[in-house]
Amino acid sequence: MNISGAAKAAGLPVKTVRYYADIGLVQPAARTAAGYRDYDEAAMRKLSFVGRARGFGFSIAQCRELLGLYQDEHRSSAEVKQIASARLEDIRAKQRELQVLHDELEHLVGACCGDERPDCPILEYLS
Amino acid sequence: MNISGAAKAAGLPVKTVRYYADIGLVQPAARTAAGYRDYDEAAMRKLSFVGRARGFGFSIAQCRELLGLYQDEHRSSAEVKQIASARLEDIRAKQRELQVLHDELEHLVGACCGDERPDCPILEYLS
DNA sequence: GTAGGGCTTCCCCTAACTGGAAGGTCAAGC
DNA sequence: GCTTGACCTTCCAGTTAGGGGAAGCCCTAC
Repeated sequence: MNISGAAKAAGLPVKTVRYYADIGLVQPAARTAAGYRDYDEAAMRKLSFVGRARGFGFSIAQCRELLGLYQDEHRSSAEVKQIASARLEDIRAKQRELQVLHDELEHLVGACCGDERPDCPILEYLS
Repeated sequence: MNISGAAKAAGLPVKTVRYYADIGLVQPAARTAAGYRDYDEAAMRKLSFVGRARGFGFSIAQCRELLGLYQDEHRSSAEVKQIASARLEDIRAKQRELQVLHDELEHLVGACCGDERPDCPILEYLS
């Protein structure tokens, strides 16, 4: 399978697949005589795996770890769970942060008339 | 006031203040004979303003707009409100996205034993 | 006069791609 | 056999919002 086929199957842009190959995250199985990247089934499974992991917001480094564990028959689920838990805690931290911002900003936006006059509690708060 | 004084007063790193000057967001009032940036009261108010706006997650471009409105006596509060509402909607969109990820990932993490065995629903889901 | 700190510019680095240019390749149609 | 258009390759530059650090000038205190 050439790169566009692999990209389509994984639901990723071609540029991204090429990038993953460049950084050694998911290498094509081979190159054709013309130098085209050639993806086999295993490589395409890895691509899809990484695509889904990225969808969860795992960093490239975490994806690399997860992919390593995915291919390691002697892995322990504890290792996987630890990475996923770290990501979960990141998400929760971000949620708390956004909640604070949301509440403050919602309050300010609600207090601003939004008419043609210059007076604005949002600007007052920022100044 | 030199750059470190201005930075301290605004609660920003010196590098950030220099960066804001470089991109023309907040210029120092003058340069000393030796070429040092010199911040007056107005420039420092702008620095603090931008610092707070950035704290709300407004982009540099939005900060530029807000700063323009802040200094425009003929502004309408509607313009400010529109920018703030856009940011608020961004926050809400991010919150919705994170909520979905959180719930899915929490479910998967909860389902993973996290022991020394290789079986793992997280990896299964990703594959 | 010199030591230490602060200031300057300049360049490279980050994450994870994205866009584009220049050039080689492949398959279809004539 | 040739052309055309789509596809592939590498390489370079840009994105956000700065951070790190080097080389060199400046200012103040002792």
